Amino acid sequence: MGRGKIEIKLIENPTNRQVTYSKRRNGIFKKAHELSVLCDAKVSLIMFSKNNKMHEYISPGLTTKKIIDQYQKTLGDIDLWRSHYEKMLENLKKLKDINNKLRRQIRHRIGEGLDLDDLSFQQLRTLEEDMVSSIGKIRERKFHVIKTRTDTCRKKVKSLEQMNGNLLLELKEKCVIHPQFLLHDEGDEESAVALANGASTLYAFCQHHTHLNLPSHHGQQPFKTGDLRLA
Amino acid sequence: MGRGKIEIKLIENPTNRQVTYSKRRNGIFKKAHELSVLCDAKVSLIMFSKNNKMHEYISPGLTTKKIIDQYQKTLGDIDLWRSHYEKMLENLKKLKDINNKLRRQIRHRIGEGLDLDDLSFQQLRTLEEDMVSSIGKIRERKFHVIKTRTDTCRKKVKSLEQMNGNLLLELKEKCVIHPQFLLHDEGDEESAVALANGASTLYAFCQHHTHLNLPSHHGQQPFKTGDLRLA
DNA sequence: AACTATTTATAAGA
DNA sequence: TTCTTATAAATAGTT
Repeated sequence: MGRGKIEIKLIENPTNRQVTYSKRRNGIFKKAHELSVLCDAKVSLIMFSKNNKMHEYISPGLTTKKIIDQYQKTLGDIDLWRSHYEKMLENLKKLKDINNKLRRQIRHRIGEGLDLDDLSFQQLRTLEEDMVSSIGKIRERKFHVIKTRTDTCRKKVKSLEQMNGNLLLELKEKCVIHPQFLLHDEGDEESAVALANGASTLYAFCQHHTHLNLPSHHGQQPFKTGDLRLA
Repeated sequence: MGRGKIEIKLIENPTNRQVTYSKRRNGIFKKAHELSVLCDAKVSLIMFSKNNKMHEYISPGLTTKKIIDQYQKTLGDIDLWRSHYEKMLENLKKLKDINNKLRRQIRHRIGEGLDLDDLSFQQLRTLEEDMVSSIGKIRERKFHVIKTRTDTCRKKVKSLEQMNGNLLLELKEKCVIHPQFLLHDEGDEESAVALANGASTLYAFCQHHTHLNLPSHHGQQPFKTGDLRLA
């Protein structure tokens, strides 16, 4: 803005440079002041000319010291926040690493070909032993569950047979009083059907109960390869 | 500069203020950068908006810390100079105090009414004794000077009388050789006049000599009230 | 330091 | 926030 346009690069002529410095310094100080007043901003403007002469502008009612203090406090806060942020990033990275290792282990245990290629014989042997021991434990648990389940069923069946017997006795007594309700020798068949239905219902109950209290596979699906791609 | 001219005072509307802050902040940062480049100046521009959001510009290749360090060093130097200056001011004040006391003392010794009103009886007695003793010394010196001066005069007179006598004898001898120059009994009178002139000349010489070597009052005038008003 | 032809910044409006 | 544009302000080159 002036008689001609100038390129923004060092003015080589020292006199021109000095003149431009003076003029633009005044301009920028004026603008700094206007900004301070118009927007109620705190402005600190410090400059050193090429020959190290200092000039400063500071918003009215402030001191450069105050601004510098606030600046350093802000920087300090930024640093604090940044270090906090960086720790978080670090944690995140560690967790991702662990995650990846776990996934690899899982793929090994699934027996995924490409991943098993990475393992030495010894590692494979160890993995195998691990797997065998794991299978043993799984089976143990499985048998335990089946045993518990069948025991419970047996108990329920017994209790229901008892109940059923009682009901039959009660029914016979009623037939003595009101003979019109007496059936011709079909009682045993009906009782068998009732037993079967009762047992079936009990089994359903047991299944439901088991699903609530034993480890469930819903939402975990531990050995499904597809889910391993997620972060 | 814009669609309309605005007064430089706080923009009350917060939205407008924020917009203006953003625009002008960019403008001032641009100008700061141009100044840095055009004039190879070191510029630090820190600002906090009304809601304490910080923004800063710093010349390329510098850090705000560097500028602040240089700023504080410069201030330190200014402080050093200022403390020096303040010591000078202190000295000046002390000297002025002494100056005033001395002037007061002088006015006392002059016997200036208003100043004597400040003195107690004892102080006045002491002052009086001082003055008496001072007068004694002054007189002593005066007599010494007069004595010296008169002694010198006497010696000079003697020497001149001698010279005069010799000249008379010489003259008489000349008259014996050239009787036409002989005067009728007026020799004693002429010799008396010569003696008088010679003595006067000698006195003038002594005065001149005294003025050069004894304490002179030119430029000091110690007891002239008028000059005491000057700093 | 003053002047002035230009360039640049920006206030208001969209 | 961003763009546009009429206008105010800054300033480069000159005196």
